Amino acid sequence: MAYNFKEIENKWQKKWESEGTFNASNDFKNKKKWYGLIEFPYPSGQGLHVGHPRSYTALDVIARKRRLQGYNVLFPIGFDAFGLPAENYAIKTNVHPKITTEKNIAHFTEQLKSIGFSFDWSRVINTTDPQYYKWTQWIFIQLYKHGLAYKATMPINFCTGCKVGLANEEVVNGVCERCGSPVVQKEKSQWMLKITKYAQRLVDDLDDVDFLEKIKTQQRNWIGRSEGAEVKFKISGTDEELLVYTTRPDTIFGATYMVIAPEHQLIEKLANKITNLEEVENYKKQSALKSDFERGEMNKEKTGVEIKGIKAINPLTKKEIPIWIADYVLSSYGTGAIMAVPAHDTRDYEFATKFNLPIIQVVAPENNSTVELPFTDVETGISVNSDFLNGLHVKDAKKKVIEYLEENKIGEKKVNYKLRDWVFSRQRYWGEPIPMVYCEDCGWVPLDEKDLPLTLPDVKDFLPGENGESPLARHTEWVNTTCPHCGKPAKRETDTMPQWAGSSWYYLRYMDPHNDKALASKEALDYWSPVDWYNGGMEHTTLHLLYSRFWHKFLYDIGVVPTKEPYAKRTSHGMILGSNGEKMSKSKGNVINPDDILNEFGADTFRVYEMFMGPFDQTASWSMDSIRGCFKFLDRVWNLQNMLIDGDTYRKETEKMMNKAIKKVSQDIEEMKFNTCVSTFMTMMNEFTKLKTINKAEFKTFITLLNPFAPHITEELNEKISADKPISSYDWPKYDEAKTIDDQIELPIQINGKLKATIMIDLDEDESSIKEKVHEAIEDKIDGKNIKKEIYVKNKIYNIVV
RNA sequence: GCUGAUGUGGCGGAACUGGCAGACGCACUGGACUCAAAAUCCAGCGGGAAACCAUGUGGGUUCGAGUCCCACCAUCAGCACCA
Repeated sequence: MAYNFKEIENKWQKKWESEGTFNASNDFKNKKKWYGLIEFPYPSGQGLHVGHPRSYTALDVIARKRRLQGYNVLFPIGFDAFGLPAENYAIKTNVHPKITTEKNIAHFTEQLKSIGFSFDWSRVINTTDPQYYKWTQWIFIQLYKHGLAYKATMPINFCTGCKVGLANEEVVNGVCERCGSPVVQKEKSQWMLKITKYAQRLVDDLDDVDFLEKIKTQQRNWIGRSEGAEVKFKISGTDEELLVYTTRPDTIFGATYMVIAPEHQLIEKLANKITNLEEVENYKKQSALKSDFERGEMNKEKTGVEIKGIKAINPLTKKEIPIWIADYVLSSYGTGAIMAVPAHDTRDYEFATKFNLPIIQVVAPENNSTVELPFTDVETGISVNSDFLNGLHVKDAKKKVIEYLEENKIGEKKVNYKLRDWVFSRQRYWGEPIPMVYCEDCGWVPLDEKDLPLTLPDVKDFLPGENGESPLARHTEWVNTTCPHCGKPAKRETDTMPQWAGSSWYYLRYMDPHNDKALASKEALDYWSPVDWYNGGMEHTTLHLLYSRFWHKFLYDIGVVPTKEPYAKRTSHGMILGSNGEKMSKSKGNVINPDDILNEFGADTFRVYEMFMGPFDQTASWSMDSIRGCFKFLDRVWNLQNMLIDGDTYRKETEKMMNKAIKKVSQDIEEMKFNTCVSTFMTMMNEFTKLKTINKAEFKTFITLLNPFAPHITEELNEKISADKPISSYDWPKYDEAKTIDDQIELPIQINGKLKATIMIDLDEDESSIKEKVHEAIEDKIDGKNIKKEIYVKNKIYNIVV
């Protein structure tokens, strides 16, 4: 009887679907809940990538284990279907994105079902469904009402390829994250979300969640909190002051010049005092021509111009110091101006050296030795040449100088963040319409909530406007409306939301996906929140993960959700590369189509291989040879039924092995060490093969442990050995700690740390009797050398030093 | 440059709080079955004749280091003039 995976997998998939086996429909069961979440896919035209199932199988394994452990499990799936590929495809072929999306979702659904994931298919959501985006729009209106959404005209990142504004997070090395076209700065009126208001809490609350440390680090770095001070420098001979931000107020005695960003307004204010205005204006113009990327590229060679005719006064040394304009100072961070301390800042040092500006050392190492400048170490630094700060460590000097600044009203403590507000407008068609109306009299007015959803009009042309305005702007019959406030003629916002909108709250919708009164009922939110385990890619750490934490915190503040954080635990998976170690792409011809794998080897082999291929959180290359090995393993599992004998307890010769295996698999699943789980199954398999027999108790335990990884073959085998209940109704196997410990140990004996022999001892055998055995075993290896020392580590090792 | 990760046979990778390096799989070699091949099964498989040598390199701590410390090198990912 050969292993006919096609038949088996078909049979069980149909059965699970018709019975609704994995519906977590009894929401408020008096049972412990577990909510596992994977990042829902964008249904692209290419279909499922072999990378998707890596994450999905992992959480499916955990979800299936949780069910066997008696939890009420929610493990949902949906589609994040707004986005540019469907729209670009529409521009090319004139097929409406809605049609493409529907088709792609159908294809994805079929593929996902054929891998046997235990998703609750009764809760599928789709971000492009008006019944879904109704609530995305509703959240936007709440943000607006609470002053967290605002319209601002400001230079934005504009992708020349997609003809669309981008958030900072979407610009990579000066090009568009999506299409790779250059990004330029463009003045545009945009909807913005005030994520910066939550910066502190987004940092602080990381302490309360169980995210991988690297994820926390990346979020912290992205938010970029820094503590320092704002200090006012008087401009001599005027009433003007120049405000700077510094994280090193302790070095203020070493501030020998100032630098302002090219965009700084000081120039206009003091234009009549500046004696080289033309030169300064020229410099401004030049840097305005450079994109942010070019400015960054130039960062090896610093440029700048001294602003002549005005001087600043260092408030502590009282000395006049020059003011420069240079584009290494950014207008968008801090106050757009700095005090330069060349002795203790690498950039200032470079600049000062190039333009021959004075460098005064004000911090020295603890032992007061001479060091090469710039000396930027804050750990060992001690203030020198700094009047009342002399002799203080950097940390104490900071504190003291801030006290002084505050007392004399020339500065104050200040915290800054690198995080910027979120640009929320996109000038594209295929996104959620922003539910706002502009009225000449009332300004921006949100739609009445009862008029939601504001549906996307059915249009035929999707091309963005020449000046980068949304395609919706051409549809005047949709644009022209009346003001929800005063009733006069008004115009709709024609920008749409970014792709990140729908995914910022989707995990809430799964809890109660068909609710038309609220985004989810309070009862459902209370029962299912928070997500217990969320797995996804590292590439979403600073985008999706941060955005959704922000929205969640806002919803918490307005009393919609019961928890401060959306996700209790976050892990990430590594990418899957082609067999040549490169990213899979059509042009490289190294794409593996999941359908082919399913056809040739079946879903169980596919799942086992994805878990076996390497450490879960690391990149792995696809290998056709290795997947054959996994198929061979399952084929051997199938043949186990021929070795079956009676017996409903473990035999003496398998008891240790079984208990150890249950322990290992149970623990390794929790730590996502799926590869070692699979090798444990293989080791078990080898043991049974050696014995040439397996009894019923062993068989049942074995297939139950393997079930989360290979659900189809194990259910089939279970049915064959006469069980009247499916594995999905079993309990997760338990082990007896005492039975995982060997009572005989092979003790290694080392001489000078090198292995020379091994002996068998009993567990916890008396040391003196061991010593005797050891000496007997190594007598000839010592040949007369003096034994200096003997070390016995109980039940571990015996080392002799000669 | 900064931050984080990784480095172990021909390959993917194991190794609990320092305690027999190379589990498990792939590839390979030999054997069984077969007219033959594939599949399957059995056995072997880091290097070296051996003493010994081997976990990116060089030092160190220790009875003992893949694991800890110091200094490097390489690769990958993220950030990049954030004061």
